[in-house]
Amino acid sequence: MKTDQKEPPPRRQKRGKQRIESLLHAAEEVFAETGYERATTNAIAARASVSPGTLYQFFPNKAALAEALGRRYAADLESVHERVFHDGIATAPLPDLINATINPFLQFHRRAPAFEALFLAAAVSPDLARRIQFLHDTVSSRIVRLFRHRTPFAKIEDLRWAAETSVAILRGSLPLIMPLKGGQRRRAIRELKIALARYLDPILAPPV
Amino acid sequence: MKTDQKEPPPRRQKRGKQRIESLLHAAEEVFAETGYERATTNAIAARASVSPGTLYQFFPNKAALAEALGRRYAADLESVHERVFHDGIATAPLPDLINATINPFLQFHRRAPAFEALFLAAAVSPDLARRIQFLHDTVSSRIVRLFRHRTPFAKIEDLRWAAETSVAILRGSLPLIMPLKGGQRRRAIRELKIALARYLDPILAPPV
Amino acid sequence: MKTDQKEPPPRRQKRGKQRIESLLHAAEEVFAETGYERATTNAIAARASVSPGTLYQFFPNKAALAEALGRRYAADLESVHERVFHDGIATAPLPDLINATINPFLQFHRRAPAFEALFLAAAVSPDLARRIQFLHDTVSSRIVRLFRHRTPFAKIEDLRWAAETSVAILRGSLPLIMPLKGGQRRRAIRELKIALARYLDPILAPPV
Amino acid sequence: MKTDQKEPPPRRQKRGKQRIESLLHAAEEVFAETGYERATTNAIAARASVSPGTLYQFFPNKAALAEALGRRYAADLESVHERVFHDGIATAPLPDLINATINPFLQFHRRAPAFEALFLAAAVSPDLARRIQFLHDTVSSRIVRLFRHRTPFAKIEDLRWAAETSVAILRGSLPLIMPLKGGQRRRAIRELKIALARYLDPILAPPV
DNA sequence: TATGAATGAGTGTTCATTCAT
DNA sequence: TATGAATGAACACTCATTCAT
Repeated sequence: MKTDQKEPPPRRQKRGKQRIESLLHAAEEVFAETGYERATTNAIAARASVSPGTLYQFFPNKAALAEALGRRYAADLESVHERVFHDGIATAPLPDLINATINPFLQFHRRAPAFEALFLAAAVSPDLARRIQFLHDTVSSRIVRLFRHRTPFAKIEDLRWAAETSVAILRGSLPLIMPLKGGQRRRAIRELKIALARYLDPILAPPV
Repeated sequence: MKTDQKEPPPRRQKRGKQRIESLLHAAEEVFAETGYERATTNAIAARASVSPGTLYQFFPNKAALAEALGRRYAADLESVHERVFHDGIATAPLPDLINATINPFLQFHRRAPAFEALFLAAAVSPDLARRIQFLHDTVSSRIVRLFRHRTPFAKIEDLRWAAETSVAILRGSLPLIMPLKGGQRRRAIRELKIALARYLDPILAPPV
Repeated sequence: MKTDQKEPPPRRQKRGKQRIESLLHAAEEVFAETGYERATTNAIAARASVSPGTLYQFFPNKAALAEALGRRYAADLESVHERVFHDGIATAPLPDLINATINPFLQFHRRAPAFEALFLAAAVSPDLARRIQFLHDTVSSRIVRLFRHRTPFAKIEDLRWAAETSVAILRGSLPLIMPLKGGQRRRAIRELKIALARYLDPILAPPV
Repeated sequence: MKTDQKEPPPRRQKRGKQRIESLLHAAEEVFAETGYERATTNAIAARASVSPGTLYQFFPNKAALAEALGRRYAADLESVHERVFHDGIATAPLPDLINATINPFLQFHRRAPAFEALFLAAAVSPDLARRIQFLHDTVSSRIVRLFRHRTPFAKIEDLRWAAETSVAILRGSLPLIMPLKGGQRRRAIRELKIALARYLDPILAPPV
């Protein structure tokens, strides 16, 4: 029994998963290269070495590709922050905290090359906005929670502004950092971390 | 040939200027509302109460509208910085410097609602990239010059990184600040200025 | 004054009318030849010697072409019946009544070659159904009114059934008659009229 | 070559027959519901709980399904008429003849829900026309033969026109009758039979 | 010079049909 | 033989751009 009978044949399902994977990968590349609007579904299908019909067997339309990528990015971010948040990092010295937070974040953005493209498209087309907003809120509130571990008596509103501003600083640095390589990249990252450290130090420093 | 044409009669020229003005204004609105890609030239022409044909009499294509807007934004930014730069502000206390720099900048972004849309589109489609890069370089090098007045002995590379990072921080804060009003906006701006002040203080502080 | 100033320039409007006319004519031909579903909008545009874009300047989609044709057919039918109904024909001998009714009807169907195609498509896609139903109801109730002039004391339900059945007989005869020419066509029409005369005679005959 | 293949094993053949049966049944339903053009082969296969590939193992294309259904309908009609024709009905009073003819016909149309859809599609797309024409000719010539039994001295051409017209009347009445139920249906059928009786009476009545 | 109707290449999407498994 | 994922030509429709008026 269990040869290849009824229900969802595991072989097929696996093929489907692979197709979805390769389609999302192709979409990610094309979105990252040309932006959401300029990306064509046929180009995405071709990039995945697949016919347009196949693409539409797994995604009902172009927006669904973006949705799926966005959802995946959100989940990835979640897990990044989950990992970062635990491990007792909350009480580490601020530079360590920043390293432990920013590095996975930058790695994430390397893994998520279409994140900005989707984010920008969302800024324009309200379709993706909810998903992205949720994503942002998730990130932001995680940071607030992180901050509260360090300064449990700070006003939560102050921490929220600090979190939002930290995210803004990171977000603004991404277009600076991402295209760079090697030493230039390292330098840009160092500046980002310095800026965050100096900004957050008075806020998160233990009250003596 | 065709060089000996008379200069166009000044009346016409004026009408043309007005047309260009109203077209750019329309384009600015539409780009800001829908983003560069989703904006249609017909919508822009309609917003300017003009036929599509007329639009193409002044701009050879959609990209040219963005380019002209970008050029204008660059000039505006130039003049902002020119004003900021002179008034002897270079030697003022850092918070004053930041106020004197950031405030006109934020005012500029209020005046330039399509700036982000064009900037983002440029991040995605390489068409606008050159223009935007020029714009960015202009801003950046102005800031470097500003910094040099304060710390003439600092390594220019350090100042350049500080300028780039400062711009990044501002850029990242814009999407946070621009949609806000009243007290929230003021608070977000305050955080931005604090972040910049704390970041730049050690760099620009006179070396005792 | 009144050269080509504001408002709706009559020249343009006339061109628009002509385009709509030629597009509807093309659509009529293509629908009649291939049926609604198989007809392509590009084929209709080409038949009208026009680009697809032009078609869509006047009709928002394929269904709108069918709608417009259907509406036109309905209006034509209305006017046919209006003409038939007056003129005191109601009291003429039955064969004359049938001639006066059926002939304009058959002429209409010659003028409306896509009527059947649209009717069939409507039977399938519920989009056109309302329009067609209205059309049918209009025709049917006109006939009932016609009948009532002759037999004012008959039960209206009987007249309604007679009208429906007469329409059914005509409708069923159309696919027989329409492809025929010359003597064959005349013979087929004669049989239709005989059938109607014999069916209606006992119903509409004056009660002595 | 390839002629000396063994007859397919009877088991297989039986399975094939069942498949064909269920596919035709599914096609019939789907054609009747959505019309020929809008019906998709995937929908038909799904309705038959079979994969699209299996469908194409038994029918080379969509048209073949319609053709097979049409052939089946033709055969059914044949048998109906065969039954009707023999039982000595040819000499019965006209109303009985009509009952004996029309009733099985109406039952047939209940059994053949896709008949109209195929017929209509054929009226539009020439693909099915041959099949339908054959079908129609079969029916028509049966009726002519039936008529000849009653009036052997009538001109055959007259009988052919009477048969064609009778078929037209029935065909036109079907869209009226088929959607109705109960008393309304019975009334519509009564009107149809009255119309046919009155039309045919002078043609088929024994010449005194 | 201004108009806006016209163009037509290009996009997202469907579905009859094929073929590797 | 059955499967159903994959194909790709074809369709409805859009919009940057042109050009007759």
